[in-house]
Amino acid sequence: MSSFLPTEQRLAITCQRHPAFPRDPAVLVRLIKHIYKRVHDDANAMLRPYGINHPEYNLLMMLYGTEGYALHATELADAAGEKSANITRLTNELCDKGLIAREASDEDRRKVTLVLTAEGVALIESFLPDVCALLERQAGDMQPRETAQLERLLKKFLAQLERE
Amino acid sequence: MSSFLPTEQRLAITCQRHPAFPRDPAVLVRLIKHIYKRVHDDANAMLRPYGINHPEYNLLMMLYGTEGYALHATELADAAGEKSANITRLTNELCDKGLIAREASDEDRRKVTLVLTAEGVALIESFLPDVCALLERQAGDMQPRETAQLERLLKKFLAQLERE
DNA sequence: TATATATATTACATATATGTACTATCTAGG
DNA sequence: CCTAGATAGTACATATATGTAATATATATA
Repeated sequence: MSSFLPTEQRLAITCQRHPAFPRDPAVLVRLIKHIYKRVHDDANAMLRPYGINHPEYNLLMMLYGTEGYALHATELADAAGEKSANITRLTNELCDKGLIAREASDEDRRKVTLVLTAEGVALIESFLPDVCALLERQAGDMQPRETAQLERLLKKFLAQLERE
Repeated sequence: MSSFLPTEQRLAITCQRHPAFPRDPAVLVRLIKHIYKRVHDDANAMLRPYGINHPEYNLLMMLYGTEGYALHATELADAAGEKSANITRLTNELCDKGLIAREASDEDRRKVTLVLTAEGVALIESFLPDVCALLERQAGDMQPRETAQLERLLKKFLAQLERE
């Protein structure tokens, strides 16, 4: 049985008490929250043996997914969905671990270029099999059609949120 | 244009570099993360004038959605999707603000009952119109059929995650 | 050139979240 | 009863995230 049932029941009572309460959007927001927490926790547990956490993993993978393994700090913040103040702290840690390096930018001397080191690439390639296994386990027996539909609907929902 | 495009492009490059990388589950997980951050930030901004933040709001609403406005700490943690260590801190703050009260439980003296005060209920009913407006804005022009389908697919996804 | 405005990054204070260990209480089996 | 093991809640240390302000550089315009 899903952990979500109690939450859903409480939203139903809320609707009784306050009939204007829009049940469906509220359920979606709650589901997103539950799913996010679970995904986040699972990823952290899987990554711990490799000495990094979920946000650090996200940064590494955004660099790994870029030609040249390099991004400016602001680009990295946008790509990973982190606030820029967070990027400084996280990239400091990754530098200390020797996984990325900071380089001054020639084109615009305000900018800092963050680039994966050889050790960074090697670490990523060492944990990728575990990451793939986790992602496949998380998708479980969702059918490709369902996955595609879920992706489409989530994109539409995100577009709504950003429309404001 | 969506903020998600750069992320999606980087996942595509990752798939080129590591063909076993399961693109679709990865996209879903990223979308969830982006949506969650946005929802969380919007809710915090809306709630600030009322002197509470998103997690505190969640706790208050779980109590509001329960007969008798009361739950034990563990029930509240499950309903709100918070770790139990967090519940102590958050409920301390809500007690300090006079919005909830702690009561010893007769049935099991290990348990603590958390119950909304009259001020707590009054605060909830004062911000509910703003909450409803925000939720409706977030759902935007999603059709009821799409919303229902998204709910169904998210529930299936959550069930997968919890199946392990 | 000089000045105003915008952008990129960071430092630091503060806010928020989690893990671990501890206390008190309960339950079950001898 | 009594003890062993389970459960509820919390305190405290630590980890993680954010807001604000400060610094340096770039760009536009008079």
